[in-house]
Amino acid sequence: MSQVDLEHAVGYALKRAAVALRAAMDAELRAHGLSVPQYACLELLAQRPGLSNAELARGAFVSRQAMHQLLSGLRAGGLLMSEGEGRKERLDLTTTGARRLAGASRAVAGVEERMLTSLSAPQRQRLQADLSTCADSLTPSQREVSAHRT
Amino acid sequence: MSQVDLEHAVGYALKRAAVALRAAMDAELRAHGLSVPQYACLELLAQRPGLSNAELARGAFVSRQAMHQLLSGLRAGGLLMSEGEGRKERLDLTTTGARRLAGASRAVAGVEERMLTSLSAPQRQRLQADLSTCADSLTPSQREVSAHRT
DNA sequence: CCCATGTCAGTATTACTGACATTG
DNA sequence: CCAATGTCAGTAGTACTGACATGG
Repeated sequence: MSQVDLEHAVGYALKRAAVALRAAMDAELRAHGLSVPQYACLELLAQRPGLSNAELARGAFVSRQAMHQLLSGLRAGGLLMSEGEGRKERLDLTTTGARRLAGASRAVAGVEERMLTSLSAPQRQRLQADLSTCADSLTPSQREVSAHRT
Repeated sequence: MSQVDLEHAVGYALKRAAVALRAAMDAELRAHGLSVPQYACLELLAQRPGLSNAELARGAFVSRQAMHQLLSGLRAGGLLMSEGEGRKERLDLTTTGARRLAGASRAVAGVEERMLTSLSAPQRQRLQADLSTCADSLTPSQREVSAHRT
């Protein structure tokens, strides 16, 4: 009857993998005192310095309001500091923030490695490419955070 | 500095795809009066009749408590009916439930198709396999809902 | 003028943890 | 006896919607 066979549905496999990854990251990051969204935010900021609140929000897949209060938490925790107000606010990791991120980042890399153990380098690259393709196919108006040179 | 390059991180691509899929399904299912978790529950039940609350919970990646109240909602909505009490409760879709699921399932199939447009059949199968492998690698104690014949 | 943004509330939904009784 | 389950609360954290002011 059903149009979807869970056993072979890519969507279901995607969900399974995403949930497993999330759980694994959650466990690892807890040891570093970070939640997954917090980590995502810091990582984004470290790799693309100068991102605004709204851009971070898009990059972390949350609303800008959510990112707003997420940032508040990070600021309160001394991991992040901001210069300037409102629109021209400049966000930067503090020294402690950078250090925390470094550890967290290693942990996350470990998780990803664990996730991909059974896959060869070419397979991994292929998987990454296919996933990106899938995401793009579902988002006509592709918002590319990276397409923001400088 | 960072151990992870977002541009090439499989984890990030996975997240992107999962979020996009979720959003697309959400939009489609809304038209059918179902939330994604509700759809998942119905689909699971239709494909694997006789699943218990706890099994459905695992299959839909939520706690059994969450599934519990999800089921309440579906029952209240007349999509689901149960025979027996407590442990030996038997869950079954009502006629309306089955009809709703049929439509929803078609819609979801459409979304999955859209997601995979750029991929050939072998590529899709490969993607499904790789994702499953990833999920398994992260879950040592693999809980297979399907590995529960009757 | 308009669109995107920063920001403040308030609301809500959802799931989770804890606690028990039960059952196989 | 033990592990898994159904079930009842209560809690919590997170994100969303709405509303504005601002800025480019």
